[in-house]
Amino acid sequence: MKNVVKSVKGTRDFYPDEMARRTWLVEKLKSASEAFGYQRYEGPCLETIDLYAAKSGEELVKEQAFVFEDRGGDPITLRPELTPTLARMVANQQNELVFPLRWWAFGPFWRYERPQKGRTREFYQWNIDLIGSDAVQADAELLAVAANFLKLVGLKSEMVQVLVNDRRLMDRKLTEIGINPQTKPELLRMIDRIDKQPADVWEKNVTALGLDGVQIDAIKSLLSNTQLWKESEELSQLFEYVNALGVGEYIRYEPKIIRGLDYYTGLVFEAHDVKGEFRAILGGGHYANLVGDVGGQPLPGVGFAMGDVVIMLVLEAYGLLPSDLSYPGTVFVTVFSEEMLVESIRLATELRENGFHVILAEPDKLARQFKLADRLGVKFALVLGPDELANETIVGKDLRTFEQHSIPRKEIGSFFG
RNA sequence: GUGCCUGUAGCUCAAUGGCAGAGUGCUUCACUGUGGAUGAAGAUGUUGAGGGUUCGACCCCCUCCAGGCACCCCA
Repeated sequence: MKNVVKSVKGTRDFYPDEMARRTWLVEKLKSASEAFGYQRYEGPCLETIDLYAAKSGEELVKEQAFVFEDRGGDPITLRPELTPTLARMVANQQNELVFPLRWWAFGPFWRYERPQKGRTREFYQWNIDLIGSDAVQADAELLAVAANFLKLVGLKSEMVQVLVNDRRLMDRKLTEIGINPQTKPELLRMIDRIDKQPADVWEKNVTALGLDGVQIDAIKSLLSNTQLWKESEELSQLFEYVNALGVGEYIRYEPKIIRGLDYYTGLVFEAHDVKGEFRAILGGGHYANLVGDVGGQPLPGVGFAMGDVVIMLVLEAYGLLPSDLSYPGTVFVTVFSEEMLVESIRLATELRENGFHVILAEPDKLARQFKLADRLGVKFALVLGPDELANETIVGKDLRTFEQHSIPRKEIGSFFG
């Protein structure tokens, strides 16, 4: 490798093939969003540090945000998440917007982390929120959007599952076990990590929080109780609704799902591949107060976020990424010889005027031109040589089937129709 | 931010202190109006970067860079 200037750590180049896959992904999540009436919005990538001030105690902003000074010396943050931006946008027009809002976005985000599989420093994220409703119905709708998206990209419920829990239920159960309120937040974080730590280490850590053996056993049985949801009226309703929404097979109760973010107050959920090979595909939940921190009237809502990295890894692992995205409808016009170049230019121009995407070759051996068309991934090629010129025909070839037809020049527009 | 692993041709990987290789891909030809195959020939490297040890370093040592695993965090 020569001394090519390096790219920034944790960033990715999207060559046309990868860009085509990202565009494909956006189309899928756009479809899933719009099927439920969600509207696209976007905020700035640059924000003041003040926007995140309310959450400045959290690691996400304090440790993981890119912060730098602009030329005037003011601190600027590359957005590490969209929720504060969304909160500001909603608060700004709180009296004019029609609630409940159904909004979605897709754009770049930055977090200063150590890159590894499924985690980069610059990534794209789909955010979708329903704001202004506390109904269980709203929670069920977001789960349905997520499940429908997974279905839309070809992921079956045997491959991926959306695991759900409710923080209110967990809070109630912890109270029953006799956990005092001060210990709960830290204990919930421990529960979130129970599968990541060796059993003895986990028990030691929980004991350090002041729990006795009886309480630890109670928590363990709590976390293995997949029927616990029956003790929650909200979750019982939720499962009824997601069944009616036709996505019941994708949604499963999992008492270990807690989520790290503090602002979730009810439903919490994560989508995972069933084999557990990858990080969470998407994650979200219900929050009681979206805009209070930025100066608006408190509003509840539910939403989730999905990064582009993990979902693409999962789709690749299951062979679900489309392979023929490079030139779906493009026609390749060969140039038989220098003498025929002008005729070929005319043909290409005529096709473009009829709405086709056309790549015009340069004069060369036909074999080389066909090889080029093949390697480009084009599906159709045209040959216009002296014989065709005399007959007023064009030879059209389907590069996938190797079928070739002579077409009257006048009917060329309908050949690919 | 912490610990560990890895880095050789476009890609996947050999070579373990002694002349940098294979497969695949690429280029050309067999084929002067046709890309999947076959055969033949050919090209491709600052062995991630810099320094050190050595007669001699892909190999051993140090620093840096990158990405992978586990933490942390989370999409």
